[in-house]
Amino acid sequence: MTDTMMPERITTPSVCTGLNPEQAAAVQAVDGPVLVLAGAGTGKTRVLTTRLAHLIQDYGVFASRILAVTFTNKAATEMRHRIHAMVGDAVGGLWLGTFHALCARILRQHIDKLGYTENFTILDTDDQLRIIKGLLKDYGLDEKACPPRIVSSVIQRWKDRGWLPADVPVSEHKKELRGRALRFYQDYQARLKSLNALDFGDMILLCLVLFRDFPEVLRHYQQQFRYILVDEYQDTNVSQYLWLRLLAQGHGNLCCVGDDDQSIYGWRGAEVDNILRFDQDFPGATVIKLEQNYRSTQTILTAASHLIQNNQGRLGKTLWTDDQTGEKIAVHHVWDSAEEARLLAKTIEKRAAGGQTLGQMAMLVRASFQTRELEEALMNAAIPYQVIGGLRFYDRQEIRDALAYLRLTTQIDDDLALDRIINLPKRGIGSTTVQTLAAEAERAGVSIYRLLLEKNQTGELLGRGGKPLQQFVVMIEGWRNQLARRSPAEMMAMILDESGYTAMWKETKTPDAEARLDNLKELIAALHTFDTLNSFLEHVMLVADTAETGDGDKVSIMTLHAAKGLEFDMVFLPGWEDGIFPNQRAIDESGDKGVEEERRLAYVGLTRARKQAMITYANSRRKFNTWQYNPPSRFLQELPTAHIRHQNHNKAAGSPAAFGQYGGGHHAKTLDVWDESQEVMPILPTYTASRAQGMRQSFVAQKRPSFPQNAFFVGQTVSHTTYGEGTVAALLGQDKVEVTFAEDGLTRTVMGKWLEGG
DNA sequence: GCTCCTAGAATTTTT
DNA sequence: TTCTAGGAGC
Repeated sequence: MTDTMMPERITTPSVCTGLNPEQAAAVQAVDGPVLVLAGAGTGKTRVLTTRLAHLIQDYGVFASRILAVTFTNKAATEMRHRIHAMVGDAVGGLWLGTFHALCARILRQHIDKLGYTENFTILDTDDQLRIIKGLLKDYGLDEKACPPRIVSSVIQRWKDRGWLPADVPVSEHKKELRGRALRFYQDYQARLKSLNALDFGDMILLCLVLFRDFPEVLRHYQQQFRYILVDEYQDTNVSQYLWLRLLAQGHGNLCCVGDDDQSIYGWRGAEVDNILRFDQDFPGATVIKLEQNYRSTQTILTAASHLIQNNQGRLGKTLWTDDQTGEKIAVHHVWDSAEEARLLAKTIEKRAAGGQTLGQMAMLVRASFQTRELEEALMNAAIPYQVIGGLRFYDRQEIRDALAYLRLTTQIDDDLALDRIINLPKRGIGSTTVQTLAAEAERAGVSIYRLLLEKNQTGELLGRGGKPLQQFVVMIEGWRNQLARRSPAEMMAMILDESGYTAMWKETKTPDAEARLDNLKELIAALHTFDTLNSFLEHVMLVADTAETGDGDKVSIMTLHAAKGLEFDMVFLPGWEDGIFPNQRAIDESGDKGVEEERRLAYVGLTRARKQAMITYANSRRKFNTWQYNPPSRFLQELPTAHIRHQNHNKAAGSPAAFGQYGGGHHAKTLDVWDESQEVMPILPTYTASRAQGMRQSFVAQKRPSFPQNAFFVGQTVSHTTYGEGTVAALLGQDKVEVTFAEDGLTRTVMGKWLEGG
């Protein structure tokens, strides 16, 4: 039988044994548009993999005619393993990967049609910022007036919406960066093209352009992909949606799996609307809800459901379980973040003594700065732990440097890579030299390295000061000559050695030099599994995994975002304070929408727990040098009281932040009472003289900045500690104000706490 | 061209 | 507290 035959309905496919009715329905609804709303812990991955196995095994569909898209590499890898376990090598030709990886695969085939060459470079955030900084310099613009990160995020956002420069609506680009943003976008794209480089957004966007301008290419893929499967659909952005829709127009068999309640990437362009609108976008869609939860206790599910019901615009699911009621959710009110950390460590100690494994416990934080104190407490208690996420292997400085060498060697037009390593280690090629070269190269319309090659041939590099440059060219050329002869790992080892890069770190006396050298060794080891440098570089940019998944019996610490998809017996949720969680910036920048997304994060956090969840919130929290006082998180109020057990470790009587008294907004009153509570502090176990002093100082410093929205208004005359008098031009959310200063006429973004109101 | 020093700003999440 | 960019001085 071939996969072009009409599929024959098989009523009870063997793959479906052990599935509940909804899961089985989701597996068997193979034709037409299907939306599977899979709540947390409802066996989504199992359904996905079974569905794929079903198509391959029972319908005889060739794997090469199925497109399966995931949001993370981890999900893609896991899915491939599980399907392989079910159908064996038949999984071979399956198009399975992240949006970015799949688009890259398509673009490698066809990108010449768009004026790039197929060995294009993929840029990450760091590279993007370098380019933007370069543009700002060309314009003669101050980085303070036009922060590169803002420029980058605007461009990225537009790309996420599927807009080329020509597509950006006037109303949209006028408001960004004083109307300059569109020009940035145009020039940025031109620069990328001259570098033969694509950023993350381009992966999808250029694929869309390809499909739009070359219908025969689109038709090819439309015909090829008879079945399309998408995981984490709630995380897709507009351009990913458009991409899917175009491809699905071929056979119309699009199955999207997701959970609107777990959409937590709105800030990165994800559109919850995509999932909310699915049945309008794809009329006649079958919608299947998976609501039976196999993970958590009834208590946890009820609490989480109660919380999430405060969100508007949901598709609405109610999770249920056969499992027992379970322990109540413990909510602890503590004095400060240090005590919070100690409490968690103590609890973990007790639980571990009671036989619970550390690997089944996790601390889930809102922001990464919170991990530090938690780590300290665990270290003090000698509890093994691991921090998941954070700086990834391939983001490390030494690895990026090494990769830049590889990039330049394989792709000599990669000016960014050249810029990074031409003087690393020091070779006497200073920034002025590089800038002069860059300008000349631009005039000539070639890359910097090509210019150098040419100069080298004409003997121009033999003159004054040219020696270092000449040696550089000779070195690179030497490597390029070896490319065909040596394996990627050999190349890397040779380059690191001959460039003097390894030697540089060996001579470095800083304590982390050793670790960096180890990382470089690890990099060479990683290269052994690759046949070509190009495939390795693509792997690094698009496929590389954070290899640090739970090995050993350790407590995990990670952000709530990183925790999505994971589960633990016991979950600790510290820092439930308004301003921390929900995060102040999310509130300021996105208002109610932001709070809803934070609430979904809270929902994700709670539903990670199998047996028990423990939430803590603190009166005060040290952030950098100052103390912050935040009211308890509004989400605490949204938990059903019958399902929580509240405990107050803060003996200060009449504490206004006490649970249940949170009314919101009474900052001034709060501060008054805080003043009073300092009298009580000496009897608190966490008291130290220096802390009391710190608190008193920050009490003074904190008085004004805690509600700057009320403290400043546009047009107000203010004075800054360093810039002098000025006028408030705009309010940018909590503690951030844009001020035009009288002295130099410049507008700066300053922290409210440095301002004295007039 | 290089190194050291200072001042100012920053802190959310990342494929 | 920690990081960065930019400037002074060699």
